[in-house]
Amino acid sequence: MNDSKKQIKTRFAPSPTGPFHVGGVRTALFNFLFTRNVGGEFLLRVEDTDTERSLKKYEDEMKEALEWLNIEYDSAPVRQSERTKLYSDYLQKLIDSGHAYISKEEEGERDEVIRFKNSGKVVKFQDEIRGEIEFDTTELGDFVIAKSIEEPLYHLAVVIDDHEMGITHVIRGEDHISNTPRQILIQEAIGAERPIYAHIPLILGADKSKLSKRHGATAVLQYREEGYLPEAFNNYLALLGWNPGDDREIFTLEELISEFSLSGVQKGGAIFNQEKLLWVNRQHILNLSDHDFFHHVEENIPADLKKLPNYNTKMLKKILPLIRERTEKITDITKMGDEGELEYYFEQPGYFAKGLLWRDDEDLEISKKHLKHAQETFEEIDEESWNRDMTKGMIWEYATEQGRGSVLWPLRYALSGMDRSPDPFELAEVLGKEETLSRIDVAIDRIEEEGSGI
RNA sequence: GGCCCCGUCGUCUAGCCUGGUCCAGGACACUGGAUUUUCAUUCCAGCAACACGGGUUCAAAUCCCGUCGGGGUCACCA
Repeated sequence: MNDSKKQIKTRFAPSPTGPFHVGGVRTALFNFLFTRNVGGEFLLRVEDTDTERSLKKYEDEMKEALEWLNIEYDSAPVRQSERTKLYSDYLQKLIDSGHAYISKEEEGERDEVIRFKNSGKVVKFQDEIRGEIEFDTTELGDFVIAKSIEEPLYHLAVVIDDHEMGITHVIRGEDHISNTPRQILIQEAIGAERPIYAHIPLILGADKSKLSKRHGATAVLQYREEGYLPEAFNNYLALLGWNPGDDREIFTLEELISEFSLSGVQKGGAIFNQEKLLWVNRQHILNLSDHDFFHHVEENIPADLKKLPNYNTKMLKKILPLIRERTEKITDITKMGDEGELEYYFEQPGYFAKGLLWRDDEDLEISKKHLKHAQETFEEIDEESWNRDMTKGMIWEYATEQGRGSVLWPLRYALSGMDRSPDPFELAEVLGKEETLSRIDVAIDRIEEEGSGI
């Protein structure tokens, strides 16, 4: 009788019968956050009593996903398929004590199963999230708890394991509410203590029904492939059904742990919103240290880019902020590279002269004139004071007079060779004075070679 | 259909327990505008909800009842 000192223990108990999906991790995450917050022990239990459908592949995938997300469990996973002896001992006791019996069946796969002797009472339990819930168990009848003495079924195994493992808090999806009375009945029959229950709301698809395979990209590891950061994914998932009670939305895992509480958990289901996840991901990308972001960039830029003769990490570091500004998912970095938005930092871009023409101008002679002006102006800047503010300051007045688009577009295009890119002053800064002037030169030459007429 | 859970902007939510400060706050998305041309940022503004009906009360998003709606679950799956 030392309940006050009793160690809090929770468990995440998935069944490896399919790809590990979003609903599953969210349950794992809530268990994990709750447990770390109160300083308890978080256990993993693999519910693989259904030998037909359970696959090791799915179990491994699930563990890999938890590892990716830094959801750590405290000891080696318990696998139900390895504890049949335990279950049959309990089963035998249940039969001996008259709480269960071998039942002759007329329908179904076999002619004998083991049923629980249900007294049909009203079961009441307190749910941490929903308050008191009451069920009349009469309608459940004598439900089946094992296919045979060697083959326990879900409800039996759950109750025995939670008891044996010393689980104090059962935090699981709302879809288990109606399983609870059955499990309480078994608990009472084996003399197990009743854990505290907390049924968390479901994650819903766009059609408001329980998220499942048919809703598309629900496999957790797919989000890793798509370029989401684990901390962002956890953050978004935590916000689906939980909130800190104020307006904060961006949290590290550590912050989630210290803020989490079951009292902040929502009752109603929540629709999974890909767009908000993307936004959360971007916020986390913005919060990455330069060192970490650089690491991601280096890992994700296309190999072709690294093969460029002038490729160097010094330049890569310089353009880090420009890349980060355009990154929502880590995979965007690869995409940028593939779409030629990175190459021009490392080599003179190739393009046709007509690209240098501002949309409102009629003639490339105008572009040429502005480029020459820029060239002459920039020439006067010292290497040491070459930066975006300087180049911009030197040409701004001229650009305003002549038409900013007319002056700035050809300049930017000369430096990037692309319809879209950072502004010319950013580009000039990272490219340096020498390269900038050289590219302007090339642009002027190109106009002369191709002729100014369009 | 039985049983159970839930019901605030399109979505995630604050507020509800301890009625008045809420003609309901924040965020995503969307629309419009601004900043230094293009892309991307950033900033500002706008749009938009208490499911409905009764009741209690001086006063209800908040308490009570009912209706409707949505979801979950009803396996020798978990």
